[in-house]
Amino acid sequence: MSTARERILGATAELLATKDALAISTRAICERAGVGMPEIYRQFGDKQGLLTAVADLGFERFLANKRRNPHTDDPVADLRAAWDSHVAFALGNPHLYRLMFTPTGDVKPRGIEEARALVQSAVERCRDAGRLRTAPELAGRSILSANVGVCLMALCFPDLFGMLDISQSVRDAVVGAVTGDDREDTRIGTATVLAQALVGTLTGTAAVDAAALDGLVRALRPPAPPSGT
Amino acid sequence: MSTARERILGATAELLATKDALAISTRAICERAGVGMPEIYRQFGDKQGLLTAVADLGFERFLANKRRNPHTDDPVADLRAAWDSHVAFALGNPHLYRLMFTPTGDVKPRGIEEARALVQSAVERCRDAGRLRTAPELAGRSILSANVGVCLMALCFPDLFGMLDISQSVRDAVVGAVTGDDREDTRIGTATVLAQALVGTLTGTAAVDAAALDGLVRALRPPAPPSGT
DNA sequence: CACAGTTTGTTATCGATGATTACGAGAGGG
DNA sequence: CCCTCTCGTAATCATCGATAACAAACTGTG
Repeated sequence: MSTARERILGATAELLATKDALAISTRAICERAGVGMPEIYRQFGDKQGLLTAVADLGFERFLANKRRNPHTDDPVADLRAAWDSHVAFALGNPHLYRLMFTPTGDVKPRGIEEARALVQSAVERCRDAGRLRTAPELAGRSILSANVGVCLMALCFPDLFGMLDISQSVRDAVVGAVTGDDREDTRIGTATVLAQALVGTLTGTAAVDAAALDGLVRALRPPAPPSGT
Repeated sequence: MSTARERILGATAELLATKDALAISTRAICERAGVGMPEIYRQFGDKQGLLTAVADLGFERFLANKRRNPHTDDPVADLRAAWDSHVAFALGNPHLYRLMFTPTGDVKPRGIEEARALVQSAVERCRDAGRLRTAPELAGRSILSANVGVCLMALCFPDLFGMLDISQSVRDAVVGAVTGDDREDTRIGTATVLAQALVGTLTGTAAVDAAALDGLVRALRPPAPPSGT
């Protein structure tokens, strides 16, 4: 038989699969776990403490899942894959996810910091591959914020924000902007504008945007792609 | 003297300025509003009903605030300004914002749909100006999802995700990707890569990415910038 | 004015819930 | 054997959401 603490955590997690966190009564937890009420307060001090413990347990699963994410030779693609696995976890564990990422009270689960660090490390692998244009701290926080936003909107308003193309759209936007690795649409669009300016310059058939040209020259002055700040 | 319903709503809103929505007791509301307990249930049927009414009232303020947003001749800049005003509202009314955008229970405030429609209309003004690359429905939902995500992360984890540059980063990423209106960083970054390839071609000092060149030629085939789908 | 109907306010109460106390059984180590 | 630590039981308290019963005030009509 497992220890009382594990049974309480397990019972709470099982009830979380159906009800919301705040809709679960401590009595239901105790009955399912086969323990008495004081056991909760001996182990966790508080219902809030129990919930944060459950949230941290959820973060363990969440992070273990993310650590299994592939590390291919394309770190930007890995970033997108991590985004998708994040969304899958949220949709698969709605109440647990809300408990983890929108906690009530003032005691926050410490797993969120690890999640942030994990995303940041994935971003740093992009930087090491020369495919990052932003500071890794900012890039990681931006990606995680947008990722959580897409998930929470999908969970709270499934009929209005539940479609998966929203996730893909935001994912490609944020990951693309942070890494400079625009997907085909963006790259071709920008390239078209620039190439038209160049063609116009060479043939003399179109005016050149002087400001754009200035920016281009300025960017070209140090010939190596920007690797520092 | 105002009506009982208004006093209840006002008292709840005042208490929301300090406590969380679920931490407010109906008795405290009644005492502050100067009404008896049954009045809440006569007016709103339920505590949940009262909370959704308060959320809808918050949406009215929120939407009125957004409708006062400027309509300049640059709809993309208007989109960014609307994003910032959204963030300001969230930071100024944290508990109300969480009640509005992460409601508990199954009865959702209907203001969220109006908020989505308002963002979509702002996006459609971008499309009418020829500055949209995505379907307006998807663009509006993407922007709102990311916007809410940034706000909720800033509210739930202020020390980890409270900095304003996250909001700007995600804002420029999503708005830029949706409209194709990249800010200087993105544009210069992409232009640098392309110009380096062109310089390399002209001087013969660097290899040319054949695939990128193919895409460029394909994009240039119809000389006018894509204005339709 | 008298009367009926509606709304509003008061009091009391019920069931559920979070939290706590007191107490005891059992295990393991000195 | 005794001590301590963990776990389980039962009883209890305060609070909260919700409701019932009833009184007071207001409103419109004849």
